[in-house]
Amino acid sequence: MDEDAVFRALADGSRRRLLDRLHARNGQTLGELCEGLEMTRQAVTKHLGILEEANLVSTRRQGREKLHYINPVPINEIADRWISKFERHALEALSDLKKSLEGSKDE
Amino acid sequence: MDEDAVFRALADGSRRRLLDRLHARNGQTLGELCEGLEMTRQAVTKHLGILEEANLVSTRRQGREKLHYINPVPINEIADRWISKFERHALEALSDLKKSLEGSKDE
DNA sequence: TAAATATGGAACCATTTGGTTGCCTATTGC
DNA sequence: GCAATAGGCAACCAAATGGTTCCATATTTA
Repeated sequence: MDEDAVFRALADGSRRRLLDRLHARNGQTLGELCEGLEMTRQAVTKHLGILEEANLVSTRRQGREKLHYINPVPINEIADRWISKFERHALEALSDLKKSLEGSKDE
Repeated sequence: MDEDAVFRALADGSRRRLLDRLHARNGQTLGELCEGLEMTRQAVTKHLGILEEANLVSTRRQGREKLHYINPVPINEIADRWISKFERHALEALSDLKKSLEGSKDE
């Protein structure tokens, strides 16, 4: 997995909203994903391309339509490998911070 | 929490590495965080500023030094509120994808 | 087959981003 | 007090980003 591609793909709110839409209903066409968005179709195409490059979305051509499917694997990998690393010591880090802030009061 | 600020802060590899460094040893000064990086101090300052705006890093001035502390709360919120939404239905979505891919073989 | 529909490609544009350099301020140690 | 150290500020720059418009291609459908 290209961690950097995934993080950068997730950095944009429009792309996260597209993932939300696919999460709500998987297998939508480009046209369906464009509905109600204040963006041209081409802008959406670009966003979907970035999501596809990051492997967050898979596609399948059906006739003249292109169906889009969310791929949760990279998100799970981010959660497992990267975020859990920080979660694991979350309380510890918080308590470190508290201690150091308390310490600063005495100075 | 400003979800967008957090995602955008995490989008850059240099910033994720800075978080890694703070995760390894909390409370480092700007100078320490610069050591061994192929970047000017000012570039690191900017990155830390972005992490601070996203509330991923807290700072504390001690004399002429500035100590940096990782704040795991926003990362946990991302994990809890956003990522878990996708994890929850991860297998389901995967099986949807499989089914649709299998379906396409017959066409 | 011709029109309508669904998508793709590429050029172009403004803004953001990640980085630099140069200089300034504040603290500390001799 | 003065030099060294730690950090801050601002201007500037190239490249990436998010968006547009215009046009082309492929598939349906009347």
